Amino acid sequence: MGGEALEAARREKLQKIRQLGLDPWGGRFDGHEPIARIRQREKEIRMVAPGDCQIGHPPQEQGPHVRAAGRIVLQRPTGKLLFLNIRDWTGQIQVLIGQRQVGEKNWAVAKCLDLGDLVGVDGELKHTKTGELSIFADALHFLCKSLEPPPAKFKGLRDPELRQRMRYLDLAYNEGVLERFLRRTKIVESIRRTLAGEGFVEVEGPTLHAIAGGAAARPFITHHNALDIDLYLRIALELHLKRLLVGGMERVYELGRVYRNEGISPRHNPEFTMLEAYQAYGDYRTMMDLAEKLIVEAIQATGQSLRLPWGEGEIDFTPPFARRTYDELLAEYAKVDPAEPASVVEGARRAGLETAGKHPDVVKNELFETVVTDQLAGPVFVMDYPAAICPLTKRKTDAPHIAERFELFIQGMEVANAYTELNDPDLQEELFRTQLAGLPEEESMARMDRDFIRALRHGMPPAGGLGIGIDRLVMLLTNAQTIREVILFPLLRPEQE
RNA sequence: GAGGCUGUAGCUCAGCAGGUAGAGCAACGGACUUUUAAUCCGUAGGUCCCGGGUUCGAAUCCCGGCAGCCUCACCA
Repeated sequence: MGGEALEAARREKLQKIRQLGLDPWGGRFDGHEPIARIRQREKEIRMVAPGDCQIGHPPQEQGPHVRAAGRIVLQRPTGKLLFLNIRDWTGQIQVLIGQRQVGEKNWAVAKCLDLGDLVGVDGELKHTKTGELSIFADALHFLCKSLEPPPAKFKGLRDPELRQRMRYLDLAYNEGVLERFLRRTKIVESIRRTLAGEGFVEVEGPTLHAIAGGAAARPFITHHNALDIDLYLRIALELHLKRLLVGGMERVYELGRVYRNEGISPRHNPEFTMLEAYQAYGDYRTMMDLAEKLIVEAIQATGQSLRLPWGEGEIDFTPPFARRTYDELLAEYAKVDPAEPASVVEGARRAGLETAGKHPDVVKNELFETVVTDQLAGPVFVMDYPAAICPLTKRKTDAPHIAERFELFIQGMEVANAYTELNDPDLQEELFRTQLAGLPEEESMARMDRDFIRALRHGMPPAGGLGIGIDRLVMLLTNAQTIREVILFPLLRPEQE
C-alpha cells in the first residue's frame, strides 16, 4: 500500500471518530500528569485481599487512578484487548484497553487508533500479569489524529537528511533525541544561573552590524531598504559588549546567535550560539575561573558526574582543568624552540606549511593549529598567545610579544576563548590599521571601527572577556559527535518542489 | 570550493557478472481479554533521486545534474 493509501486509511478512521461525535483534532485536556511522575507512583500500588483468602480469590493489586496524555508509539491488539505504548516528553508507559472494561463507545474509539495519534487516558495504575507497569484504561480521550505513518517502530528514522529536515519526527520517535535537546536547555539555563550568581547582567546587542567586527570570519550581507545601506549579520558579540563596559555595565553578557558565512562541517553550522561575558577589573585568569565554573555547574545541572562519556572513551571534567602555555605545547608537539623564529619556520616547513611572505606569528599559529590542537584531549587551558594574531587583547606588561589570551580545548575542539581585554585606544587603533602579512582581509580580525575606538577613548575599565561556543559545549556534555545533533534545525539546502 | 561514499515501497534495508523488483516493520481483511519489536493466516503497496546515453533489453554500465554524509580547505 503506497503513501496515498496509507493516508486514506487514516482519513477513514478520522471520519469514524467524527461520526462518534468526537473532534479528531482534540482540545484542552486538563489534569494529566507527566508519564515520568506517573511511573513514580508505582509505589502507591497495594495488595488487597478480597475478603478472606480463599482459593480462587487471590489478593489483587489496587493502584492510584491516573490521567496521562501522549503519542501512540506502539500498538498490540489481541482481540478484545489492546495494548498501547504512549510517550510524552518525560517517558513512556503501557496502556491496557479492554473492550469490556472501557465500554462500547471507548472501544469504538480504540479501534480508530493509529500509531502516531495523540491520546489521553484515565485509568488505574497497576501491573499486568507479566509485571509491566500499565494504565488499565477506563476512559479514552482522542486528542489528535496523525495522517502520516510514523517511521519504522524499531529502527526509527535513520536517514540523516530526513532526521534533519523532519526534526519533529526525529524528536518524536528516535530514542534519546528529545532528551538531548532538553539537556541542551538545561545547560543553557545553568549558564544563565551561574552568571546571574556571579552578578552578571544579560543584554541584547544588535544582530545587524554596519561593521562585522570582533572575529575573523566572512559575514552574511543583507540590505536595509529605508536607509538604503548594506548591513552584516554579526559574527561576534564582542565590540558592543565592550561599549557597555565603557557605559558602566561592570559585569555583562550576551548569549545569542552569531552568523558566519563559512563552510558546514560536523563542527560548524553557519549560525551558532555564542556566550560572551565581560567583567570589569578582571583579567584572563578571572575568566579562566569563570569558564571552569560555568562548565562544571552545567554538567551538574544535567545530573551527570564530571566524568562524561565521549565516543568510546570519556572526558574528565574534574577541576581544576590543566593550564599550559602556548609556547610550552608548541615546543612539546612541534619539537621547535618557540622563541626562535627560525626554528619555528623550520618546524612549519617540516609540517608541510607554506611560510614565505607570512608574519612570524602567523606561521607560528599555523604550525600550532596543524600540530598541536588535534592532540589536546583536554580539558586544557592554552595560555599566552603570540600577540600579533590577537588584535583585541592586552599584551603582557613585561613581554609585549605575548597576549594575555587563553583558549579552552577539549577533544581538539576550541570551546572557549578569552582575553584580558585591550583598553588602550591608541594601540587598538594601530592594531586595527595593521594588516598582517600573509592574511587576506576577510581572515583578519583587524577591521577599523571608529566608534569603538572613540568608546575606548572615553575609558573602558580593564577587564576580562570570555567567549564560549555553546553548541560545541553541548556536544561535549551530551556525547554528540556532530554539531547537527545539538542544533534543532541545522542549515540544509531547501527541498526542491 | 575539491575528492570519496550514498540515494530502491510510508520507514529500515536487500537486489547491481544487464533479463523487466524483494524482505521486515507499517497498512488493509480475518483469529485472539495479559501483550510488550505480540503471534498466526491472507491481501495490497514502486517515477528503483532526476535527465541523457550504451544495449534487443538498464535499479544494475557510462555521462550530466540534484540532495545527504565523510574527508580536506575556510571557520568556532
